Amino acid sequence: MQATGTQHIHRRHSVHTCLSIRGAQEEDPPDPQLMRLDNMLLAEGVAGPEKGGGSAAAAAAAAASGGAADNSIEHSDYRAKLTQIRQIYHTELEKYEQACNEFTTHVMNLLREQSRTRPISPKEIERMVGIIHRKFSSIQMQLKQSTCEAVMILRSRFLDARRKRRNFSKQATEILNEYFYSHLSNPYPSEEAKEELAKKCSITVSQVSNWFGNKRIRYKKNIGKFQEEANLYAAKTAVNAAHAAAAAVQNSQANSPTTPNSGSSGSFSLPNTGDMFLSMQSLNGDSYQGVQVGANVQSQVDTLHHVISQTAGYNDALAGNTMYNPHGLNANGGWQDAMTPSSVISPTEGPGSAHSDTSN
DNA sequence: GCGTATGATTTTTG
DNA sequence: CAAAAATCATACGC
Repeated sequence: MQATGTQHIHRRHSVHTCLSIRGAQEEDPPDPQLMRLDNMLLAEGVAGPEKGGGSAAAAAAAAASGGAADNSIEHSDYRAKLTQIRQIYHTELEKYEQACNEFTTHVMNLLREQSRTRPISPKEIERMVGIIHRKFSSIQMQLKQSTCEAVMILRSRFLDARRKRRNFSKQATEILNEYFYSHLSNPYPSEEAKEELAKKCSITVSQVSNWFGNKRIRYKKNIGKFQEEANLYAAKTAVNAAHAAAAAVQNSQANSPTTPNSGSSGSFSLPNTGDMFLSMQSLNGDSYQGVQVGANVQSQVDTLHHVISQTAGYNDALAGNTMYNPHGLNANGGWQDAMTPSSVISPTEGPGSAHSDTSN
């Protein structure tokens, strides 16, 4: 829009090369701060060249990407605010520069007037100009700083995904859950698998990673909450296998005190029996040292009316409630079994209020 | 409004 | 460095 004059005072460097450090010297010479501010403003598009029609550009940007619509909308909102900030910044900056120039000429005129009656050394004039410019540039610095602050706040308010987060689409969670429960024995998708999932779900790979991280930890935390979900997705992928496994469990329910075979390690969720065998082999063999949940059969019998139920191989002693099982079945973590053996959470939880960190 | 679910970030850990 | 654990901040259903 407004082609700025660009006749600013660039020369001030040569004006005061050797001035004594009196009070506040943190103005020009050592400005890592100023540099950073300038860089940031530039990077953020606040200080750089004017971009097209401001809000119109934002709208165009919103229309450009087809997939993530809401994201773009939020982004456009952000950009609108940024434009606002930039306009204020430019206006103020111009105002300051103008005032600076005016003031300088004013002082110059005064000095010239005085020079008729009194001899005024050019050094003195220079000094005055230097003072004025320093003053104004410190004001500019303040302006830049507050602008930076505003941008930061805006950024954290709009771009920080933790704030305006959206749940994934139902479809995406379906896909993720399907994968999770059909790989319960080892729910760690490879990079390729993650990419595949990300593609299918229209999310990023790191979002997939986040999802699996959250899912694993939360699943392990209390499996009870996820049982029906697990059953649901298990049934979705393989009903037949589930039946077979259920039959096996029922067979073993009568006796077999310590035979953790049955449906261990998500057998119910595998698409076919061949995979099931593979999985079991690897389970017994190497990947999964010592996760046999011996006494688990009991609980299976309890909740068998829901087909196989969990038996995923992890601890089934729900941490919160039944911490000490009469059978002494120690809850050891599933996927990485080396967890602390005495993982029974300490019962001091409610009114204990042991934490009192009122620091800052 | 409140409690829970959930995605993301930060800190801890191996 | 990746995963776990802890934590944060919002979304969502009631």
